[in-house]
Amino acid sequence: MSSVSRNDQELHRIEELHELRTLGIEPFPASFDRTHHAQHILSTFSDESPDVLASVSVAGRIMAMRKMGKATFCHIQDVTGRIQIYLKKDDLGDVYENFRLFDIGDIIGVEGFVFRTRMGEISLHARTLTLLTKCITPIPVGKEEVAEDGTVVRYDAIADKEQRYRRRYLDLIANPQIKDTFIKRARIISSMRRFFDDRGWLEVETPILQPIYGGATARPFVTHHNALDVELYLRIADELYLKRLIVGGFEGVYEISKNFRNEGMDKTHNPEYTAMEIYVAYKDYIWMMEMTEEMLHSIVTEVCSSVEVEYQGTALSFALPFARARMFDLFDEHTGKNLRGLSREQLLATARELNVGVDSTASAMKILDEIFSVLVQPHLIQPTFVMDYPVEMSPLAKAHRIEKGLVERFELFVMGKEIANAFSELNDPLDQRARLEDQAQIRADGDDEAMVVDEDFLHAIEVGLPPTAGLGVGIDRLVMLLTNNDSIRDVLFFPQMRPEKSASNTAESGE
RNA sequence: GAUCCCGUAGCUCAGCUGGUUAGAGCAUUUGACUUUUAAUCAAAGGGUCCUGGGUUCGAAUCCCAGCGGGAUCACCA
Repeated sequence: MSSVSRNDQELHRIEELHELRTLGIEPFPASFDRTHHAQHILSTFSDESPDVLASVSVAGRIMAMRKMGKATFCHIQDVTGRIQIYLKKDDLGDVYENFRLFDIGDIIGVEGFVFRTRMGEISLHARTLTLLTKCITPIPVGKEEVAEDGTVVRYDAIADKEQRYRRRYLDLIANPQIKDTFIKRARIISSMRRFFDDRGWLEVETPILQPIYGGATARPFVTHHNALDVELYLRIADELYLKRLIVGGFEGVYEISKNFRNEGMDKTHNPEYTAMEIYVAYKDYIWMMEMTEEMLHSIVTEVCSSVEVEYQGTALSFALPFARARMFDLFDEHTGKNLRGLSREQLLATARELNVGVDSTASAMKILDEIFSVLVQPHLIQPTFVMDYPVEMSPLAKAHRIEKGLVERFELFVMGKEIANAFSELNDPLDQRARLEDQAQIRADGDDEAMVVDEDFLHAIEVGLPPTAGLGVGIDRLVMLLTNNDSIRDVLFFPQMRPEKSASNTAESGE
């Protein structure tokens, strides 16, 4: 306590806390019997039969208070919204006297009857009032005004993004509308889970701590296990473990969980992020494309109650079927050049010609990738499957059944961003070994994001992976699209932040 | 990692061409008010102007460094 510096408002609230206890009022009781949520009352009240709500109890945080001597109006906020409470000295007696010790931010329970005020607002006339939690720290609450068209205008609400991300609980109190994003996020995930469960696929859990990381090209987080005295990696993908389960005889497995990548942070990247990966035996990437569009169509319909979604001013349609295009056809269309079968040098010259900046030492794969992301990707606004990638870009995908040099892979793009990635999984063990050894060579040549050879994974493939289709979906980006947010930080409760340097000197340290 | 912008009361922000004692609204405290709603009216308290150096008679203001944040770019999903 002694290390905590408190301002006058906090000191005053602590005094009030002591005074409440002196008066025999427990500021932190164990529970409260609540019968109604705010929104429920507002939507069921009728002026014809107010008696239906003649005795209700609500609980919530005091967000606004208007004292008028012997009567007070305040608004409390629960998970569903706000409702006005009317407190009158005549009805409450001593309790009304004690109400002077209550502040904005306190959590209270109120029992009473519902009525409509002279100004027309449905309100709860209190018969009893119970303090449920005393708030010691003033909360950054803006006043709010409901305009005539029903829109809520907030004044002075918490706006500093650092505060909002670091102290999300304050953000949620002051800006309750952001709850909708997180509620929608939960609904998207449960809708996806239901889609898979309904088809008989099994939700599984595979290791996050891995002795060898794989399944993607990325730098890992490294940690140490004391008992075994070994380095372990936080997974960058769960692909290699899920495929082992298909080898073991499961015919459909999926996992929704965090991956960790030790790379930069920006609007679309957080070091830990949520991915869904699914593998289904005896299927190929064409089947997976159909499954993917059906799944997304089903989620969007369920969560957004429409196949159309507005994102940053653009109307996106998830109506079936989604557009499909082969990667090299898109190059034809958007660059006017045929890039099929070109050597690294020819690609480099073409990139220069197209004014796409690439390093002169870049690999053929990197050059293609760069041309694609600069000249093609921005055009893929409506959901579009891009199919048939060059083999070099996809060391875990099966060689194309017809076109040499390509693999059976697709990615789904929406608003120019990649949302999903899928292959017919490579199950030829000799091909797989050769591809991973290529990766090891690229790695030895200095690209520390290239894949590491996982001998046990190769062993599993040698035992026999049936024909299998696999799909990965970036959940955070999907949520961004469906909640109209343009920063990943707004769809994560607690985005990664640099640790606060001053934290050790301030309030949290002692408790 | 690079560049640009920002950091002033619990919250939102003014002040910044250097010049008395750093301001406003909300919040807080005291008083008035029994249907208010950004309640109103009267008064009061509240500041490490991010931190540390420097320039100057004098720095919230100018300069340097650091810390923290935001935006853009590069790598990645």
